[in-house]
Amino acid sequence: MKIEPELCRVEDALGILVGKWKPIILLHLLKEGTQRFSELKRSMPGITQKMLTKQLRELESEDIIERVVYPQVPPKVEYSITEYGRSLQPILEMMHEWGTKHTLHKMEKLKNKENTL
Amino acid sequence: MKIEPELCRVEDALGILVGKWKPIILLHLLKEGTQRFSELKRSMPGITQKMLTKQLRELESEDIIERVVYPQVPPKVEYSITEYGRSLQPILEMMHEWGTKHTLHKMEKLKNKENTL
DNA sequence: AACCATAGTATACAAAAAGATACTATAGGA
DNA sequence: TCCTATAGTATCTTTTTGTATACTATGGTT
Repeated sequence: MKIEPELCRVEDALGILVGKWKPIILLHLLKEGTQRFSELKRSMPGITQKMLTKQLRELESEDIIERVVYPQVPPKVEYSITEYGRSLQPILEMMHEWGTKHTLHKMEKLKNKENTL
Repeated sequence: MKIEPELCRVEDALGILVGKWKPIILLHLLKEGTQRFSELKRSMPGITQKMLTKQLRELESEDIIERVVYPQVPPKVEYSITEYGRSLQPILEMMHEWGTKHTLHKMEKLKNKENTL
């Protein structure tokens, strides 16, 4: 084990991923490449305009995504992952994999409980 | 890219790590092995009793840590990482590594800003 | 009898995150 | 002239997290 709890930087990565929609936004951009605001919104049923804007701004301010505004009417704004942002991909993949196993683990536990009743 | 945003399980892993003290608690238990409540508390200046209890209970309910009570007075309660919980270690390490780089990245950015002023 | 240590609970409060809803600007089309 | 589409803001309310502080039980020590 190499991480000294006192010098822990896990929170830095965590801080970027946390937010009810950030992983989903990143996965969409990683999968589809560049996306407009409205495309992202459509692919995330349930998110409000305000939420989407906020999460995107936060990711942008950390250089994880890039925002390009086209001076048109009606407005057109495109979002994409930066090179730097792409370095988060392995972490997302690991967490997804772990999460999948965890879901199974929980189901096992439930089944065991049922059997002892 | 393998993760389908619709089937994303990143949140499951995220949900377990999120909480102002969880990564730190896990790092302590990974580093030191079994620890009593008071030892953990002492190694995390600033955490309140209530918070520590809460975070520990949450980790316990997900099978990440184990809680053993010794029927003594004054009370003695020991916490340790479960085999299962140990599977989070690579994720923590990756996030720590990424976080360290991110801290540098941010410093670079700041330096660049200063130079353009 | 008063006090200590440990591992908590209980209660109240403050701050941060998220949600609901309404509003804005403006070129082009019916 | 009114409506549509897009990418937002502005406000207000609710929910979730976190902080502060006080309280509890009890065997042993002074």
